[in-house]
Amino acid sequence: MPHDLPKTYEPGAIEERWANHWIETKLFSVTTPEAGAPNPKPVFTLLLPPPNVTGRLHMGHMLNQTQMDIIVRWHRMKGFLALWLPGTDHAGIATQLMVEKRLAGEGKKRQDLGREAFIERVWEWKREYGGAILEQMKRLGASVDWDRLYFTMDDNLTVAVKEVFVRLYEDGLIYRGAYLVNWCPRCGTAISDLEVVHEETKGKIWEIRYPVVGTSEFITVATTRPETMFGDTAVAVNAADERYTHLHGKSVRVPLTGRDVPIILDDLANPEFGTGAVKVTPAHDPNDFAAGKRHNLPQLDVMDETAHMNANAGVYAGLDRFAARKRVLEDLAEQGFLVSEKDHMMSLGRCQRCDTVAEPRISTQWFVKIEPLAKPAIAVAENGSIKFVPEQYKATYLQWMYNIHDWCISRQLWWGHRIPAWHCAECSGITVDRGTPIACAKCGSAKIAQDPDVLDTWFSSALLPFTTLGWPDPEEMRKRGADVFYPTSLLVTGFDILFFWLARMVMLGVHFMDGHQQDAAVKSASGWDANLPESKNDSVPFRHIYIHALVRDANRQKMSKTKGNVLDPIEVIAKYGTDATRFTLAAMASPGTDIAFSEDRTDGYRAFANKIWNAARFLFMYVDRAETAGVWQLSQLGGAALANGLDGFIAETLEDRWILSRFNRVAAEVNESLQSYRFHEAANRVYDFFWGEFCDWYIELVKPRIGATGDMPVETLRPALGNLIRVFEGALRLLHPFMPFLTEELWHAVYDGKPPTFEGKQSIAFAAFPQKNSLQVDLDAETDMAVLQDLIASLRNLRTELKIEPKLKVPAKVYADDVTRGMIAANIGAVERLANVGPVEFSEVSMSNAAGVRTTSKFEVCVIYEKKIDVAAERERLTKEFAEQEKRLASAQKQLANEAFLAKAPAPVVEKLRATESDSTTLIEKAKAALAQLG
RNA sequence: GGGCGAUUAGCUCAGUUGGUUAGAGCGCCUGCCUUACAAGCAGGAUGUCGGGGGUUCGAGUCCCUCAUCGCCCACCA
Repeated sequence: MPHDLPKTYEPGAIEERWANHWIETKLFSVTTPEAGAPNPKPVFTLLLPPPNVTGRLHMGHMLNQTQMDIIVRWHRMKGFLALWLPGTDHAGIATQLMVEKRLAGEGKKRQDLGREAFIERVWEWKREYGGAILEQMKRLGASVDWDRLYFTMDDNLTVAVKEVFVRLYEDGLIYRGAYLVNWCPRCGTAISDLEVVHEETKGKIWEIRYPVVGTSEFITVATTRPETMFGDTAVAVNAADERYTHLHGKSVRVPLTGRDVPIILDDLANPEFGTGAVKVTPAHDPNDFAAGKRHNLPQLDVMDETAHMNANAGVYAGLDRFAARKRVLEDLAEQGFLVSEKDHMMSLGRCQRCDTVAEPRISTQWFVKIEPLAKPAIAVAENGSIKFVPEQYKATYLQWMYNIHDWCISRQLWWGHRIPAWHCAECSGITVDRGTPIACAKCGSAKIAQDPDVLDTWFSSALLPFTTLGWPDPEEMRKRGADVFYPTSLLVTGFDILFFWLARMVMLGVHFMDGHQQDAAVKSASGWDANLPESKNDSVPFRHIYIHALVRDANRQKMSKTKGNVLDPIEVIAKYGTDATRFTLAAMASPGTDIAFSEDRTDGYRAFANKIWNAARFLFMYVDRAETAGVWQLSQLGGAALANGLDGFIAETLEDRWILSRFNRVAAEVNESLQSYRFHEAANRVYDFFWGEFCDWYIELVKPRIGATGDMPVETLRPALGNLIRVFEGALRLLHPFMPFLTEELWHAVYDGKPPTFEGKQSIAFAAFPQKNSLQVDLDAETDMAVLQDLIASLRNLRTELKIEPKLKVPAKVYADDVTRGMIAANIGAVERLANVGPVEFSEVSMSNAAGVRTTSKFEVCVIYEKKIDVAAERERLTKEFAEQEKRLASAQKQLANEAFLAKAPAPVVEKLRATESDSTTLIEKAKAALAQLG
């Protein structure tokens, strides 16, 4: 069947067609294998970090998913049972915020709707945006198992969350109490330490004097938050501070309040700072809270949950905290208490989600006691049971884990997993229950009501590696293959959620999967050798962690909505195609450094896609001709069943041996690079191979043999066309993880729509990923080919330099030793054609009739042209060459004369240097001789 | 205050365990619409690898130091 491809590659329709086809045919759905089966397939498990259902995917998601998809597809092609679990996250606070904003547009608050109706609105939102996100993922080509799609509020995940909560509570690892927590007055909820973003901010610091009771003295304190003075319950000075010794035991009167509070001695007061005296406000500052505990001070809360002053602030009640600050300062100044106002740099904590200044606030919350969970999570990192790539993140992780604090997990939100605890109206007892209790566990009263709070979103996300595999239900775990798929093989994520998510997954995974053993046969088949440190412990949620950097804009700026530099991946895809966009991200993703995403690069990779397309067009043109002539059939190709090297490739000529060798070596390099998550390296290798070697050289060299140069009839094709197709097909397989759509399309075309079937599936996604076959590596061919390329390049360079008309074929002379000459002679047709020279005479090169000369250590070559050699220019070139070689020679000789070098340097290095020495010597002699000839 | 990272061509960046002539893409210059591809082909120019010191036979690569920039963590009024 004739192939009829358009001249330029148009990705849009093709990508959409394959994306739909993959989903409709459930291509990437994974059937759970039987645990305990003999000779199982190796398994690769990957959990998709669930995108929030708050909006659209951004470039970071695309990077994340591209890298995961490359790794998953690569494993799948290597014969792994590759399970990629997709899902979305309910993202409690973020989603609630979005829906509240939408409600605000209707002039409503969530309280106007009530809890139930509000939650229904959020579900509507989720259906709308969650779906959009999944559509976007499909366009990226993510080869996930859509049959296993999860949402973090699914019933079974809710059951698991309750189970975890109850168990932790019963083990004393969850407690409830009144503590000073971070509070967002806009969101109306407690937030964890991590959800407060600290920022250096220009602020002010004020000095205020407090009268000492019973004296005429004052103590001056400094504060950045004068409005909290209504909550002052002491003033602290340092015991060692002699300025205040005479005031020990006395009290001060808090201005504007008339309240007297004690002067206490505490290290909170640093004699070096300011006046050495500090006001103590236990209900509004973490340090003061601790000091208050030490001294049994009352906690006087002066604000409500919206950060407006409450009755404790007297006449200021009802004012917003910042308005109150202004008034307080005015009044202090008026009454003579304000001593000074100065600029002050300080770090201000804001709510991660809504940017409101967070308020430390005393409230009753639920906490996870973290230390007992952290210990084993530290151990698995230290002993290598989880491996970090890049490795430096291990230190970051550990440093955080060593200093970890208890985790506030309750949120005063409506959207999220409800806390499974009930409060008794009669005895105030707490009943924590997996189900829905009808009576208080303490007193039996029926007057119980469920805790109104929901759990931090990260609490449920932290469980995903095992809850998505059916935990805690044994039957579900069997069905979903927890025994074979846990631990997951890899986690791919950005460092920004290292602590939010990754650290907590490790803690809870290790805790709840303690004692879990992966199916031994699967584990070993998957390459988790008992000797590998990362296969020590099967309770870990993942064995490898690959941390990628941020995607920034082309100017290295963080993409943000406010800056307006956010790139929508879908728009980029519409412009350049998914494959080109994916390739850009892969090629720029070197571990550890941020990616400055530049559309120029994407444009370049779009050109690459077009190059591949046109190579296919070229091949198919001759395939069609051959088929029409009846001299060759695509069906002769057979299936690409062989993973090692190129099956059926018949190496007849130097270029055959060369490309076959290069293919195998490139395959090895790509595999190695992917093995260590060096995506950019792998992508560049494939790119260079396809364009720089296959297209630029192999196709050009092979043209005469398929009748593309007019000097050979199509009937004499012989194996050349088959070889061409085989390399191309192999290259498609190498490229597939990076450019899934284009390669799928062309792969089917290579097989004329009747591709081989693997495991019942007709897709390149299940064809074998090329592996090196050492028997097909031919270093002699690579060396010879390099000489030939060098010779052709020299001639081309001469032609350009001499400004020889492009179409004019000029005579040339080549001089080389017998072996090299033989090799060149055997391939002289290629030289003549690709450099447009001829006839070529093999004889000594002389300056007398040459128009230009090039010399390497392997050959000398010149062209004969009407213009005689430009003596002055040639002398200059030779002199420069001479000097350069002298320099090289001198350096080589110096090294070689150094006995320490000879004794210590490895043999290949010394040999290489000896070769340099001899090359340079030859070149110097030749340059000398040439200069002599020039006179 | 602790910790981490960066500094390589005009721009954006590669350069795994030290190996002697430091690469790519884009941009730039020259010439080609050569029947796969002008989203292409051929040729070309461009770097005291941030400064200084050290280790080594050998340093872009390892160590120290300085400078500049960035990030993370941390309760200093």
